[in-house]
Amino acid sequence: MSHHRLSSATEGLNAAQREAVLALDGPCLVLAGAGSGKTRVITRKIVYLVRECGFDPRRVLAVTFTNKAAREMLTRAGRGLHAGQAKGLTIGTFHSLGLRLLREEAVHAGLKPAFSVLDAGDALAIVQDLLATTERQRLRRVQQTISLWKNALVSPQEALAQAADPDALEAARVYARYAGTLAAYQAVDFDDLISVSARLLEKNPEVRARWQDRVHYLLVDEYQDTNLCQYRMLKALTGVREQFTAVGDDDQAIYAWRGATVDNLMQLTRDYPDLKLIKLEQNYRSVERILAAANRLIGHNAQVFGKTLWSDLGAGEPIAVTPMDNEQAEAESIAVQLSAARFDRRAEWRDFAVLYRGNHQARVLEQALRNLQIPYVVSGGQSFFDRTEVRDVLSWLRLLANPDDDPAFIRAITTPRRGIGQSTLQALGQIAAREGLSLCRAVLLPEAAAQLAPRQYQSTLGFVQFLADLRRRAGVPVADALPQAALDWHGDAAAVRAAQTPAALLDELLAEMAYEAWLFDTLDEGPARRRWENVLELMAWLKRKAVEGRMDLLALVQHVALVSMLERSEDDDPDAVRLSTLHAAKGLEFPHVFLVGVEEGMLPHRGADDGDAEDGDAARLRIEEERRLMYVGITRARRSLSLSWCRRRRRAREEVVCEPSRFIQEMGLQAQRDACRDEAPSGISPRERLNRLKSLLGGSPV
DNA sequence: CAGCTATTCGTTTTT
DNA sequence: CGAATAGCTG
Repeated sequence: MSHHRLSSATEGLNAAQREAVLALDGPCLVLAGAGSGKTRVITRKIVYLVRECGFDPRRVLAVTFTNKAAREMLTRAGRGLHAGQAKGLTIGTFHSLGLRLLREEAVHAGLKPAFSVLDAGDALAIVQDLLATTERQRLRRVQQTISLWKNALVSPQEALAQAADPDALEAARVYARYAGTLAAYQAVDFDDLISVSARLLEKNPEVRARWQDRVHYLLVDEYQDTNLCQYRMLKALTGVREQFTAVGDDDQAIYAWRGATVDNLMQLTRDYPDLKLIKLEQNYRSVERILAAANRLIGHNAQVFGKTLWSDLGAGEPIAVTPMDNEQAEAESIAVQLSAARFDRRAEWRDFAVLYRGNHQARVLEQALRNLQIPYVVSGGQSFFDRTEVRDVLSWLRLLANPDDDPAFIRAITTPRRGIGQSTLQALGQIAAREGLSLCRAVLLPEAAAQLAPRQYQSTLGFVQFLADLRRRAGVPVADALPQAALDWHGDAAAVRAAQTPAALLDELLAEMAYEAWLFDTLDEGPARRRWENVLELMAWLKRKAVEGRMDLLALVQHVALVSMLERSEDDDPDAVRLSTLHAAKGLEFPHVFLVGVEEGMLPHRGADDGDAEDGDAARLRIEEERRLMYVGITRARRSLSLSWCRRRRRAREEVVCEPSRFIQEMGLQAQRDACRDEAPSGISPRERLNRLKSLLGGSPV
């Protein structure tokens, strides 16, 4: 399989795949079962459009849900194109597309171009503030409600109008004030990236025309996971041209909780009567036993578009279903099985994945794998850019780009501590509120000098001036910068040297932060070092980006706001076992998969089947989503699949007795309650067992 | 104001 | 059991 160049974009495709690639005259929906080659169809279609149909690569847009998917798509499409063509392609996530649109059209959305993007933590803090509570349940509910409203394109006014119960009314009120707060900060949150873009495209013909001209062909991946405003955005982008291909699988819809609706699949058939519907049913991934189990499982869901997956990869070995005593034993057993299987199957670590429902389940597994010195990578945890230390540094950068970003201001001025605390910020907040200004601007008012304690005032002013100075030297346009008064402090000696290199400015910023010293001061040696490493990694990444993109500091900072949450730090694919949530595993495949915690209450997650006293319909839908999640999990496996469940598990404080998941039965498998096949002889620890195994094979003990 | 200790809580799933 | 938070003390 070397770099043999495709003679045609449809080379080696099956009939359905080829049909999907060639379908060009009008909208096209590809229902692609798990492992049926949907990425292949999309990438080949991109190649086909550019190479054989003469599309300008810059006018071909492909949208995915994750950056990983976007990267892979770009790589694979790139293989069939010249470097120059591939470079022109626009392939990205919904969120990055929305951000890009908003940056360019900011003024039409009532935003300044340097608006900030709030991270989830900042957004939560605002809601917390507005609600004046720390009750997590209520906070989460309200935030979730607001998010769903945004994703359904419901405005605060509409939400207020249709609020039926007191809870909804409260949420709607918070929603309205929340929106106001964001506007004052010149900031948007995650959901806004898409919802504001969608509204803008629908409302503003000029903007719409501009972007429709940039999208002559649109491809959408994981279409079953789109929500209303994503759909509307796509619809606005394709316009009357109606040239698009949507690829999806209703059986893999697992984001209903985020506002996604499989109904979008049906909606497509209603909105586009000419829609060409193509089913991909041959699976190229899994052996027949695994596929049979998957088919049987998903057969318990109400089917929208019936599909029957088949493969010709042979029967394969039986699916193992193993009861365990508790999650500890489960993790240890899996670690041992991994070591054994690596020898037995002459496989690499990267051939294995351990999948689970919730992030917290990774902990025990990590420990067990570390004990046996098995290399692993965890995916689906919190991203690099969500780490405290990274957010700390980024808050300074955000503030550099947007002085009105109050959350960034608060974080930056209090981290590291510089003598500013609650009371100072409160006083400053009052001035800011009275004058209708951001905190940063309020500092420069005479009232601030009068009302703040001298010490605090000096410290605050110094901070603001440092940033103003840096901003000026970074070449930020005056219109966006602070009033001239802020600049007089440093005189103009440094001003002459226009736009210093971003790298130098970044170093200066980090030095001024004195972050390293603060880390080692505040924390123990170990954690401090880890965090500092991350900061250095971030800086290296920033500098690399600056050079690659030939950006000045402001451009860089704005770019960071874009990528920060969307682009993940690059793992260079080490040979390691993959630990992943089921959600994060979608789109991936592994020769050998372990699926752990297959219990009632875990895999159909508890709360999925009853909730409160609501009618059974909502509950049924939630169970169906859990079933699809299970389906996604087992269809990741190519050759072997091993399920395990715990008889008891410690939940919160106490240990609870667990039942095997109903899904095991539904797949036509047996969930033996008693110890079964291949258990370790009693009295022998997993480690001891591994050592015996290794000595048998001539390895060294651990 | 800042850091420490004691006390709560308790998590789906992600951009 | 572990982490995040509130309250207390220097």
